[in-house]
Amino acid sequence: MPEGPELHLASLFVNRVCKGVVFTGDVEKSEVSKCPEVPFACEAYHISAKSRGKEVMLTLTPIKCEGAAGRAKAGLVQPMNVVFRFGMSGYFRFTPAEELPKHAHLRFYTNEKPRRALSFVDARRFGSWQPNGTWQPDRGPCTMSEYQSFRDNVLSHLSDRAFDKPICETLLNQKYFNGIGNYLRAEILHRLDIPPFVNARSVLERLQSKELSELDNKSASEKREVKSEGPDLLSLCHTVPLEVVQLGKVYDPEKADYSYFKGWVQCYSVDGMKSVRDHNGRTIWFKGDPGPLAPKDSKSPKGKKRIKKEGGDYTENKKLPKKKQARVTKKDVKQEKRVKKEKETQDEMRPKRGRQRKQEVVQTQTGTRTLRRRVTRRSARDS
DNA sequence: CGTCCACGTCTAC
DNA sequence: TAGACCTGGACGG
Repeated sequence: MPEGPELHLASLFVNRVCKGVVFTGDVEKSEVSKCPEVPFACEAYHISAKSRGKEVMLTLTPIKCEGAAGRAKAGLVQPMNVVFRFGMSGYFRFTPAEELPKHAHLRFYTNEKPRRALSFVDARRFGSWQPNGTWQPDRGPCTMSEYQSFRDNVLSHLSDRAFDKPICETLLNQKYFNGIGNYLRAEILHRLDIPPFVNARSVLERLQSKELSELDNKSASEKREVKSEGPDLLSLCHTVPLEVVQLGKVYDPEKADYSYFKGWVQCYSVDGMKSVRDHNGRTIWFKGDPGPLAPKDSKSPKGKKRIKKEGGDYTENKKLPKKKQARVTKKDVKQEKRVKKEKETQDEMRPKRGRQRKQEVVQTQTGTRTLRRRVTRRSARDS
């Protein structure tokens, strides 16, 4: 579900299904949710929504009924904004109240005869909401709906250390790229053939000079020339998410049909593309050269082996004492297993991690595509 | 059955 | 810069 386009589609969905619908009573929170109660109770109210980057704001608006009594009642209740972040699995659904979806953690009920409910559904509960909420202050302008200020915000802060990193990691920084997530960063970089692990500033500085030249050149023809240079990294942060919004004309979580997405995606999780973990442990998908800032260790068993061969056990010794014997954390367990797997497979050729490698072997042997989990171009053509 | 992986933040050594 | 926070689907044994 949830990168900028999904959040925006969610706001369109809410506005579509809630148009003209009257809600009533308490806003209900699931027992298990740790998010705050929403202290809004109103006999009659409307719900509308808007999105900004990776947030959705619902506005609960009391309805002014006819007559002095009704007006007075509505006047007692102020409109309330509730700001949602979707985590990894959040979305909205609108169902009969008797058929709440599993993991419906916040519910708004209609005043209809068989009641219906607008639910915020979130299986993993990484999502959150904030009653009387505002857009999170540290998040930058939306790449989709506030393109010019998004662009200005990036280009006027290139000295920020946020741009010291590989471009693929900076693209996940919501202070500058509000709405970009893991699949969008891969798709955007792929469109321009930008290696994911090149320094962000070096990529973006080129756009700044272009921007300046655009200011200097006052003639329309010269501006047109600049524009005819085609899309750049920042303009794609605008247009690529909008492509996804266009795809999702009918946002219907019932269907759970993502064939449209499979047909659209060119790089993320696509068969034949490469992937590595970035410095934050997130998988970046790309084609060709990873770029100079790619993590050298721990990703590629081959790389690790080479270091060992060339540098003796220097790097090994450097790493081992880092391990703490006292506490065994989740991460330790994971790391142990990863290392074990790397040892098992370190003589193989492919620089990918165990599971993926095995998957690919199966694929080449059988000549069939990976099922469901990974997106393939072939499946796109099939469907 | 167990392991790995997932469209994202948060906050605490 | 790790963990922590969670559930569930795919895959492997």
